[in-house]
Amino acid sequence: MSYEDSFAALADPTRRHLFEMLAAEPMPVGALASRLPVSRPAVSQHLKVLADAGLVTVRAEGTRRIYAVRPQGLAELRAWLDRYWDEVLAAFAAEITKPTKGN
Amino acid sequence: MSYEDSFAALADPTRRHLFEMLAAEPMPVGALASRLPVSRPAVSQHLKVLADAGLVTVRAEGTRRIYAVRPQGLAELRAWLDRYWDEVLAAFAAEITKPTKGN
DNA sequence: CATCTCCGTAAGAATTGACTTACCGTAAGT
DNA sequence: ACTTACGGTAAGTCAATTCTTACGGAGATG
Repeated sequence: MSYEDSFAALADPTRRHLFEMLAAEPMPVGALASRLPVSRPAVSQHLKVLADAGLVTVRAEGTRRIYAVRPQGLAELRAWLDRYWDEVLAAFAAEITKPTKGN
Repeated sequence: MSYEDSFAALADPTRRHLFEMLAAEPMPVGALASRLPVSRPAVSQHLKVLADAGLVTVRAEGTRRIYAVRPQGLAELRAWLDRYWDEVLAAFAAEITKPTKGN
């Protein structure tokens, strides 16, 4: 439930794919699994990781579990990125301005 | 050298720490290693991953290797995030507008 | 040239991660 | 109540990560 977990969660290609599918449209587990080359239990496990990271949410609908993206999860990632974006630019600017350390 | 590798690279806490240190100021390997609870070779290996992901660059200075952040690396991450940011918000909006799928 | 510092690479051990099959519970339909 | 559809959890396997120690090479210093 923090940006750290979000990085780890989205590091896996299958989980990124899941997230991207859910970003297009909320879906139950079966629909997600049918579009991926892995078993349904594997999808369940990946969804758990995404949910623990706060990137997706679940909603029960009959026997189905509809997963959907959670904007706040991405927002945390954005926050981290913005936090370091300025620093990175500044560090880079300083680097090209004085190429040798001692100058 | 793509956003996929960037996610994988920043998924590791030690590598994130390295990146954050370099965002504050370019540094040689030894300086980085002395501030982390892992051996210097481990730091070298992590830096290789970050470099392969395009998140940092190296510059030789005598026997030292000065590592520095590479803005373009972060930019790729930003691009992915922005790409899905709108989708996520739209999917979320649709989700709260019509709570049951068939509506 | 001898030596010291700095750092990348190799090799191997230990941990973590992703996947599979098997199984169980819950909801809906007949 | 029986059966079928849906999906989470458990256990085990195999590959990928992460770390360590040992080593080697390239640059600075006497």
